[in-house]
Amino acid sequence: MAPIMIETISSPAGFDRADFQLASPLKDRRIVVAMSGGVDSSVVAALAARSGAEVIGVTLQLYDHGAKAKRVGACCAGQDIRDARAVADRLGFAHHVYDHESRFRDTVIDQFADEYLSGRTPIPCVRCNMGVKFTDLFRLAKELGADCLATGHYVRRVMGPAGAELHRAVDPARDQSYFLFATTQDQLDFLRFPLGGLEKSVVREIARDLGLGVAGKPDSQDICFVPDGDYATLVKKLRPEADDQGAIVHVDGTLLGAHKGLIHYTVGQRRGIEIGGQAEPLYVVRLDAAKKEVVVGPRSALAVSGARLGEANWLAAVEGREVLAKVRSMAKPVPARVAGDRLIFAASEYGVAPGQAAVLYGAADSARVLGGGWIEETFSSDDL
RNA sequence: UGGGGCGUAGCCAAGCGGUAAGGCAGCGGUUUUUGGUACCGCCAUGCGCAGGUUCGAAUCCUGCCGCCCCAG
Repeated sequence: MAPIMIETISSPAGFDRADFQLASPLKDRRIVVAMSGGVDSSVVAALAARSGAEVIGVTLQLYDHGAKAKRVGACCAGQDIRDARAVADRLGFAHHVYDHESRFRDTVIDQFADEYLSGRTPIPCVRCNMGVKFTDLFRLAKELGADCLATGHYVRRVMGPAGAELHRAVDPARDQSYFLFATTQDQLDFLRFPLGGLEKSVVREIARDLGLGVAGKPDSQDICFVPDGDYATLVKKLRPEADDQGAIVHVDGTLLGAHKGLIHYTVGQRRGIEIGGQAEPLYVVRLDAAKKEVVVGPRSALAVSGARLGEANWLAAVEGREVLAKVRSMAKPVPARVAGDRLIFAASEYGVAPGQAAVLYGAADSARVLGGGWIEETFSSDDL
């Protein structure tokens, strides 16, 4: 199929709102686009091509499920790579594929398994963004002489008085800032997120208008490297000991039953404990990896007043400041303040799981991402 | 084998003559680029078993079985 002339296509509203924030003239600029093979990054590539800049599409092959890769909603393997290539061919720009399977396995999958082994609840997507995408791909883009690296993340890069700031996407249902808290200032300076100002529906509309084959592709969801959503089986394969059975103990000390392996539980979880006859639901309050115990209790036992953060990344000064903190991807940000490596919630927070991220937003400007850290441990008001 | 109590879904449990509440667990769905949460829906033609009384019984009566408690 011959490359199409994007300029001749009537523009959906989104075209004009996308901006690569590059110095003119754009024809002298080179944009590397991270292409997963999905709708979003394909549209980013189309927007980049339309900007007049030179575009190079890059796809990293992260894993290979072989025949099983037919699963919809995945990315970065098999059919997805072919989809990305097709978009590049249709729009007429170069496209490179790099094999990063071993890097992905080391920095994302193995780490994912180790976290479960230690009783934590990992977020592989953040590790992937931090390592494979914003370190490896970042370096590749620079080696290719790019002026910026553009991705399909739904988040905004806003120029503030002190430089580039990270902000939430305008489409609240699509915002991915939680997964990007670890983006460093250095990375942010070079990155571009042209979809952050668009609604998802507009992005699909653009893809349709351009006749991109991926226009109707389902959104990705679940963990990309877990083909059927059964992450426990994968962890079991990598770390057999993570599947060891153990005791389910009530916070009051009562032995309630046996569990089927720590990997099946996470703090705040209600379903799957399989203990009935209670007056009120039981939740997982704590995982004790050393004893291989799952500690459960009523919802009130989940209340925590703060968390210690590790590997923090700050894009703004936060010490002592009032902030809004999000401790789960789908949670509503709640008032909190930072004291050293501690995050103190204004009101008790429930279901805060070590291994998850605490992402901080401005109290005044709640769209701005201040940074965040990994939740290492939580504490109740008694510990303060 | 004297007395008393109890047997309702996997668990807890209401009902005490008018045609099986509720909770927990489980299952399904919705939401979701992590795991969870939350929300919605489903879940006993049958109340230990067998008879009887009644228009009608989980509810009353009789017998049997099984638990528990106190007396042994």
